[in-house]
Amino acid sequence: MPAGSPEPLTTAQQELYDWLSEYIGEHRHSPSIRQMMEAMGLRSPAPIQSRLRHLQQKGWITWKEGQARTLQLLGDALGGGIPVLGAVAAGGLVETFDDVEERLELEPVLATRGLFALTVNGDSMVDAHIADGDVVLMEPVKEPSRLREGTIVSALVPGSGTTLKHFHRDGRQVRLEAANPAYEPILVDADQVAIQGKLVAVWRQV
Amino acid sequence: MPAGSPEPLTTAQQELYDWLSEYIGEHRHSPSIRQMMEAMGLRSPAPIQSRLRHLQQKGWITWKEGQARTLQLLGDALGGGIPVLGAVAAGGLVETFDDVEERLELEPVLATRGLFALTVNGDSMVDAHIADGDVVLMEPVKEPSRLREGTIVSALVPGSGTTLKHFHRDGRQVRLEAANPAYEPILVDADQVAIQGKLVAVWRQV
DNA sequence: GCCCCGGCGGTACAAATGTATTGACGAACA
DNA sequence: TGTTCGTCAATACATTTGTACCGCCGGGGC
Repeated sequence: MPAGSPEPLTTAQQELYDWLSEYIGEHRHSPSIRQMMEAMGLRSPAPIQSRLRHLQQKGWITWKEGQARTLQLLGDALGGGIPVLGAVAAGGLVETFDDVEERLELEPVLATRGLFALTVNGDSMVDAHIADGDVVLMEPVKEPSRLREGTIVSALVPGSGTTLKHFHRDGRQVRLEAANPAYEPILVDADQVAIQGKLVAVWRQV
Repeated sequence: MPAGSPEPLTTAQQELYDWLSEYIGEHRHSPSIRQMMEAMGLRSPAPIQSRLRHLQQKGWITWKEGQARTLQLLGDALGGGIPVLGAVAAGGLVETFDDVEERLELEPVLATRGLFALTVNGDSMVDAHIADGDVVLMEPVKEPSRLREGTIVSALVPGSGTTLKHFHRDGRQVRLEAANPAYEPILVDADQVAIQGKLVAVWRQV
């Protein structure tokens, strides 16, 4: 249940909220009131209206009046990103922790067309804080000529397979550098490497 | 600019798609056809219908017939996870890269109730590959007594604020250790600390 | 007992909304 | 030149859908 929602719910309200959460999570859009009605086993929209009104008053949901299927859940990852509650600091000090300062939006990244992921094996990128077992989200690169210096890319080098490296230009050649001094840079002709994608995000699930 | 979408779009179609992408990103639900109409500066719904039909045929969007505001953009990530195409390896070697081996599902994590996020400041967790600026996804902890040794938690320590540390028990005390030898462990009575959440995932967007 | 609130059923209605149809215009192309 | 295709206008229509209103019921607190 959403943090920062002190208002308790009745069982009927909770039931509806749970179902909404599940439905939206699965379909990625709000159901209509009559759909909720059926799901709750009711025969009239009035009870749903009532529950929705209460859920809204208590700060659990919101919607745009008069517009169909615009209901949104408040307070958790679904329907609005993840609330970023503050910052945990270095030595130990921190900023406040009370209100929601912003929301982490994963959607825009996840909606990238052609997005793919790679599992990282080994420690060639540890200095870039990419560890063994991490999953890197990559966006396909169509025009390697437009890549910025230092971008982390996955590249297919003949004879070496696919690697995750920093991308650099070196005249007519391409230099691929690991983020770990233990590994030597790779130098190859630009037309010998296939840049498959560039790093968009790192995901590490524990 | 999605890759893996051979079907090119006309400028009008592209315009609509871009606007849809922006609108949905901002409002988190699809607009109605008439809203699209206005946004495109048109005076009739027909052109929109036409564009939508084409966008659908070309595999860019989808919606539920007859249902309002159920349009969705088709990104690989949405609806089915992100394809994990392989593994990029340490020294440079890699495994195959052809078929989709599995799919990365973020949804289950994002659906965690009460999930919240914290921005990481500083380098106290660098040895755990959590860098300055990373966002950590935390799951609220209700029963600290069930925490496993070594779990990374955010804890509120009186006088020190909130920190991100490894959790350890030390008799009746709790030991919070940074993943950086430069920082000293914190030792406090169990009832002096409030464990706010445990680390579920790390997100770093570039 | 009385009152209030939350829940339910039933009904009604206007607005929002998806969809179909017809006709016209211009660009691309054979 | 004629055909095709994407685009736009205008209109019409059936549903979908949010919302309002009325009455009834049961539990909890006074």
